Amino acid sequence: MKKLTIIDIARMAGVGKSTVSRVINGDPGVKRATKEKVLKVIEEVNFIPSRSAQSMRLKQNKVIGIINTRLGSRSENKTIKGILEVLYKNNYDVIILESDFSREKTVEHMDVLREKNIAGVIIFAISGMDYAFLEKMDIPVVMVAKEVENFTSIAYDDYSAIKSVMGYLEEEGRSRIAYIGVDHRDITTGYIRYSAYRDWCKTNKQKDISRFGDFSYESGYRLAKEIFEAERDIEAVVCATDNIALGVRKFLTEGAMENIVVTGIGNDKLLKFLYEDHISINFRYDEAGRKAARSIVKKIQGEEVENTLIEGELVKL
Amino acid sequence: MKKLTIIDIARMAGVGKSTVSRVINGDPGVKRATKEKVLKVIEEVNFIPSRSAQSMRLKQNKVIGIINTRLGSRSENKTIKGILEVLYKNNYDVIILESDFSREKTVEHMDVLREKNIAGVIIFAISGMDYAFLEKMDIPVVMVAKEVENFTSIAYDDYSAIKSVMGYLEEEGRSRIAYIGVDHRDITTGYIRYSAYRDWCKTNKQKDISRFGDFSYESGYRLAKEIFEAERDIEAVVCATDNIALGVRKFLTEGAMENIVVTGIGNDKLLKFLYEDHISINFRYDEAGRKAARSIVKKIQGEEVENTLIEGELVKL
DNA sequence: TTGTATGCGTTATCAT
DNA sequence: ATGATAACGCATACAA
Repeated sequence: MKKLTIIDIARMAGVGKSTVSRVINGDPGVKRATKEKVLKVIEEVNFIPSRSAQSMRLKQNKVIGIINTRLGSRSENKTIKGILEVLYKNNYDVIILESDFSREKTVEHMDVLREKNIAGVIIFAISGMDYAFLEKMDIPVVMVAKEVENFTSIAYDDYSAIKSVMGYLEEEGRSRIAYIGVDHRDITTGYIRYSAYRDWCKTNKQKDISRFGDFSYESGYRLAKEIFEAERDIEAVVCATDNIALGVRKFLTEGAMENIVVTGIGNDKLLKFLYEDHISINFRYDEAGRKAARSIVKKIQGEEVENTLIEGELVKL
Repeated sequence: MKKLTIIDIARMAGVGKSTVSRVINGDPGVKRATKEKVLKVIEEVNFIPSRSAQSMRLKQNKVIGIINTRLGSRSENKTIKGILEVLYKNNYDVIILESDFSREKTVEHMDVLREKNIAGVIIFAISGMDYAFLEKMDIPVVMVAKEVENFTSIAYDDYSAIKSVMGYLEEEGRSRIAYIGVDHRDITTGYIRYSAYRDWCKTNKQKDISRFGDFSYESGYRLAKEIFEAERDIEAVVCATDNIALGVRKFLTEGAMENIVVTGIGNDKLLKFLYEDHISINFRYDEAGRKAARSIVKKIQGEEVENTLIEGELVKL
């Protein structure tokens, strides 16, 4: 079965090939009747226009680049899943690149992508990264996980998330609460999440017991150890992420320290399995991914797109 | 800076555009001197031929489809990482599709891929799946994780893996050993891994204490519970995967059942972190991915490719 | 060994 | 409202 072209369709529908092209691209200047005639043939033979011919003609590829930080991050994975779902549905291809939190790699990836004449990029924003270089390339960009000035973004309401966690702990009667997060150079996961904790401490006149490291569970473990060696009677540990919380949990389990509430962010299924009493914030990463994908598609089509702030939901069992 | 074409290169190098094309495609019929001249210009201006024009001309896309079972499987993620590394280096784009262990979805995905005129497919083989339908489509296929008749495959030596685990346990003086695996309809992870256990039991005249479920940690947990309710004095639990082992571990930890060795397969970093004494088999998934990618590239180029059997390495701390 | 001419399937421009 | 035609950038059959 040979691949059909618009010429075949044109013949079969008894029209010129430009008309077929017009129908395919939704050109309004086609008479109702002809349009339906053509559409019918297209439907019947299940015709799909050649992407490479389109790309060549339009000098634009129906491909979207995704620069995420690390393949294997469970939260990013969920987001990517959402992105793919929408993008594939809109007939876009996807190139997934790992930045590994490095600015250099990000720049490199962007060069590769630009050379490929891709239609747009979704970037999982990195801490303390200067994205100014992106403004020069006139290709649509959507940022995920962080608001970046001058860019459309899908961001999480980090402050409210930690705030609601603190509120919950307060209700539960916990007041000596420690915080384990990441370096402040990471504005959102680092600085903002911590700020909410710090503000709560100030308001409630509680001691700020905090430590900062990286995103790994090893870091969570190490910092938990530091804290529990330095402080006594801690009633809860608030973590910037579920992954960090995992490390904290391990430390607490080893020391048989029970009755200490641990909270995280991300609603990681694994944590919930290992520790049923784990408290987390569900940011609906998959939905965020779908949103990001829809945004980039709109931007490519020239529509204005508003920033999105995703509210988290407390998951307490 | 406008996009260059082979015509520009031809002008700059003082040759015809077909010569440039020949140089790009490594046509042997080009005089050494001209070839170098052209290459120099290409290098200087950093010329990259238009992929869409090539695809259109060749009626073949430099795109490879990956049908994996589930985004988010830690082991498959590592494999995909390896695949991407090699494929991107060879200038292929990639379409990642999830089969979710469903035959229907796989067939669907294959249709989508075929319509896209992709160059080849890497499939993460599924238990009990009939891949006969693939033979009709004359597009190169590489199977990962399972030997499938008539297809090039990158498979893991499952039997030897479990065998070496059993050998290790024997050395450690454990003889009452339980096994938790997956349904036998999954030939490799299910049947073969179990066979190695069963054979060991026969040889060593030990009781076969086994249960079978799915790939989830929940399943591991549930089956561990079943076993420990039914049997006494178990000294070790051999699991078909690290993920299953995770569930088993949780059960054992809850029951404060110490001094029971738990083994898995996959060398999951997370398990090693949570339980330092975890024993696992490292199949080098990333390397397997790289191998799969290299194989599909070779197949596309018309080379013969041999099946690969990946040997696991016991990781005992 | 190299250059010229043609066609791949599409969209955009220009007629009609 | 629609059809004919010219690009788009490349690979290749053919000519030189």
